[in-house]
Amino acid sequence: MAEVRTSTSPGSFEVTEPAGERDRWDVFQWDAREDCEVRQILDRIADKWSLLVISLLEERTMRFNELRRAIDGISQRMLTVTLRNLERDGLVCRTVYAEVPPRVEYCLSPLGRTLLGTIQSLVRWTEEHQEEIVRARAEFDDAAG
Amino acid sequence: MAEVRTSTSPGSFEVTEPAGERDRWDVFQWDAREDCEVRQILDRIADKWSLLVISLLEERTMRFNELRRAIDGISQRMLTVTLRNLERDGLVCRTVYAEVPPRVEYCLSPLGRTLLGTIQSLVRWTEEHQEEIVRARAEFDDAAG
DNA sequence: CGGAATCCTAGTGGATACTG
DNA sequence: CAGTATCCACTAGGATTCCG
Repeated sequence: MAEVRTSTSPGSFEVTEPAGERDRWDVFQWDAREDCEVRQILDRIADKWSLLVISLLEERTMRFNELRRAIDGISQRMLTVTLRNLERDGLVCRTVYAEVPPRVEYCLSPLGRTLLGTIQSLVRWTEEHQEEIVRARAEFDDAAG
Repeated sequence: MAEVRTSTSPGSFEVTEPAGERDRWDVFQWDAREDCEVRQILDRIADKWSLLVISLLEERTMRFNELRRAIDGISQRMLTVTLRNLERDGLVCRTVYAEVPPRVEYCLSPLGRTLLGTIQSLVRWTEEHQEEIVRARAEFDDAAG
């Protein structure tokens, strides 16, 4: 086990967690211990393709090619990789039916469901504020020449 | 201007927006028009460094090196790039004080503030569920050999 | 159908050094 | 202090081909 840091957590202003016996890390610290899992996880969840996949799986189970078609522009490789990672992280369940032709279905795990609200609000925010951002960009760009 | 698609949006199951006169796109479609802004924006917001920066700027304005120290492990280059992008997107405000030595402060814009809740819930989720995910990974990995 | 494997390129991002 | 600039390793990710 990595030794317990005496919590000089630089980022969070006195979050005051009882420094003893923590196996949990905040996203602002980084060192080599366990390959910095928290950051990895944040990176995985905050991934464009992951967000879209999870978002789509809200209402129902979907098949591979169904997801592929639903997410316009995703390559087969990236969908494969994304789904695999989400499955590994326990966010998505994969079910293979022993049929010919093969059928594979993906759905959200209970853990995945706990993320759903947040993710959808992120996606919704993006859709709702796109014009503002495009406008801000234009303004910034021509101010800077 | 890109012509308005007649909305064969494949991803969203009948979101039923009044197809006429929309300048807004959903994140599931993709084609060349305007370099696919929505996706770009989603990608920017759902970026590890962006999330951390915005999260930190919740309570107060911060200076460059202050942010640098707060986000353990971020390179100076990435902080520069991230801040620049966030500023360009109108999410963060940059204020330069004409002093020696120079002082530059960053804070959230009103638009940035509308994102804050969502982002923090994402960050919090990550911190809270890290053990579960680490466990899921271990399980997956040794099931697969 | 649902992938896995290979190849290959554009971009990400760290390290380092220099500047106003 | 708050950057910019350069170099460079690494990898993300598209295109293509093959497989059970």
